[in-house]
Parts: sequence; structure tokens; C-alpha cells
Amino acid sequence: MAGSERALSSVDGLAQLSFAVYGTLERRAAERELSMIQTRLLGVLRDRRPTMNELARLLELDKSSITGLVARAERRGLVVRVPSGRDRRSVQVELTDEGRSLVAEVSARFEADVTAMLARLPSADRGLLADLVSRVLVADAARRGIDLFTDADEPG
Amino acid sequence: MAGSERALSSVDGLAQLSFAVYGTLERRAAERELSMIQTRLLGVLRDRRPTMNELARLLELDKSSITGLVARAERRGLVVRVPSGRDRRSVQVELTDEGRSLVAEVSARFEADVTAMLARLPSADRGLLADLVSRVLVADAARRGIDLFTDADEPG
DNA sequence: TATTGTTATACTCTATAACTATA
DNA sequence: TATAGTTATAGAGTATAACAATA
Repeated sequence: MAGSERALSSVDGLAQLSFAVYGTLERRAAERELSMIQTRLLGVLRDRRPTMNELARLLELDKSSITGLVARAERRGLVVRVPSGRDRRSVQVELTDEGRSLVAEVSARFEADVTAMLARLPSADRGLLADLVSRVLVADAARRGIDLFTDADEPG
Repeated sequence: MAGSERALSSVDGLAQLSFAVYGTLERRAAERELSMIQTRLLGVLRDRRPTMNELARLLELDKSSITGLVARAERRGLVVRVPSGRDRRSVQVELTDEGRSLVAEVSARFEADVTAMLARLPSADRGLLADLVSRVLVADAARRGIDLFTDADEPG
């Protein structure tokens, strides 16, 4: 019942590992008083200056949810709203320096955590794992008709 | 810039795959009007009948948060509170038949999703992946002084 | 006194519906 | 008319502090 030798199926193992990785980001974000959705917001802003509407699509939230999300981030000084030049109804959202450095910190710590999780594997096995994981990601992206490298929107 | 051939590091790849797996569970839970925390609640109850206090520890939430969480699940008919025999201050929480069947459904669909994600890998590679993932999990659990198979508390 | 659980309160996060301003 | 964004409202989810009942 409590042995440490039982083998996990690839499905169970991958699920457990995924929750562990997700939880790791959650804890690192919480260290900086960031919820996961605030973290995702900062993450998508690292290489974009989207409108509120585009943010709603990127984060898969209603536009009314984006209003509050961005307002709270702005109140903390992590993002700013700038009027869009072309359309006076529109605003664009971008990171402040503080927001950028905060998301960089959280990302770095998270990546260090994942690196530490993998550190016990011999280098050759890490390479093997990276290869297998890449193939799963590519196959899954293809199955859903998504270009993996242009739609990536998670920090880390 | 948008090619599909770039290789991911093991860290980036594992992070992306983890978010994909997590998002899959989130969507399957949402199909049944379950938030992730409600899903985790039902998940931990599948093989336990904990007190409110124990639930707080298992879900890493304050006991006052558990009160509302369990109340909402109880209102939906997914769990019941039963008085604890030994300590009259205590209540124990358990799944109803409806709660059990709901979590079984969500789990089954989620597992089918992960299975589908892995289906493109040749069987031998799936075995290899399972082995590598198991080794990462065991090493990480050891690093944190946790017995992997008694403390598992995620559905799936 | 200490512990178990709830309540009161305040905040974040989310969606729906109604609204304003601009296109 | 249609679109971009906000506001009003309601509810889930969370923590802190104070409380009642029991140990």
C-alpha cells in the first residue's frame, strides 16, 4: 500500500508530474504575491502589447474580466494602459519595468525549480526526455491544428 | 521565427507539456461545472473520509476556506458532512454517490485526453517516457522527503 | 487552555448584461 | 449598426480575526 517501488503508467506519471510542475509555478508566483492569472497576464505581455480584446482572447477570459485584471495589475504598477494610436476606442496594455522584472524573477525561480527536478537524471536521459516531450507536444499541437512556437503564451 | 523545427530544452518542454495537461483537466472539469479546487476536493475524497481540518491540510487551504468549499459541494449534493464519532467538535466529509460518479467521469475523460496526447508515440517510447517520468517523480519526492504513493492527492 | 469548525469581513477572480464612446 | 472597453451585479474562492462548542 505504501511501497515506493510501484510503477506508474505513462498517463498517471505524466499527470502527477504536470501537477507538480504547475504547483511549483504557483508557489513561486505566490512568493511575489502573484496569482496564476496575474502571472499569465505578465507572461503574455513579455513579448506583446495587446489590446484589452486581444488579452481576452489570449487568456481565454471575458473582456469584462480583463478590465479588473488589468486594473489590479496597473494599481500595483506592473502594467500600464496606453491609448491605441489607430483606434480611439482601444487601449494597449504593456509591462512596466517593475512588471517585467517581477515576471523575470518568477520565471527564473520556476525554471530553476524544474531544472532541479530534472537534475538527478543523467544528461543523456534528460536529452531523451526532452526529445520525447517535444514529440508529444508537436503531435498534440498538430492534432489540434496549432502552431506550437507562435502560440506559446505561458511564462517559463 | 515561426518554424516548427526548433528544439525545446527539457525544462521548457516539460513546462509546456505540464500546462497542456493541467489545462486539459481544467477543461474536462469545467464541462461538469467543476472548478479545479472542487475537482481536487472530490479527488482527495475518493479514498478518504477526512475531517475539515484534515481537508485543510490536504488541500493546503485555511480551514475557513474549507467551510465554504465543502458547503458549496454539499449544496450540489456531491459530498456530505457526517458527525465524527470520537470527537463531537469534528465532522467528516465524504463523497455522495453523485459526487463519486462525477469525479469518476471527469477522471476518465481526462485520462483519455492524456492517453490521446501520448498515442502518437510508439509503445516502446511511451514506456521509456513512463520510466523517465517515474524517475523524476521519485527523485523529486525524495528530495522533498515525501513518500510518493501515500501522499498522492490529485485526481487522475 | 487548546482544538475544531463556523462566521464576519475583505479582497481577487469570473461571467452576464447593460452601458458609453468610437468606428 | 457594430466594436472596444467599462460598469453593475452576482457568485466562487481565499485569508485573517473573532467566536462557540468541545476536549
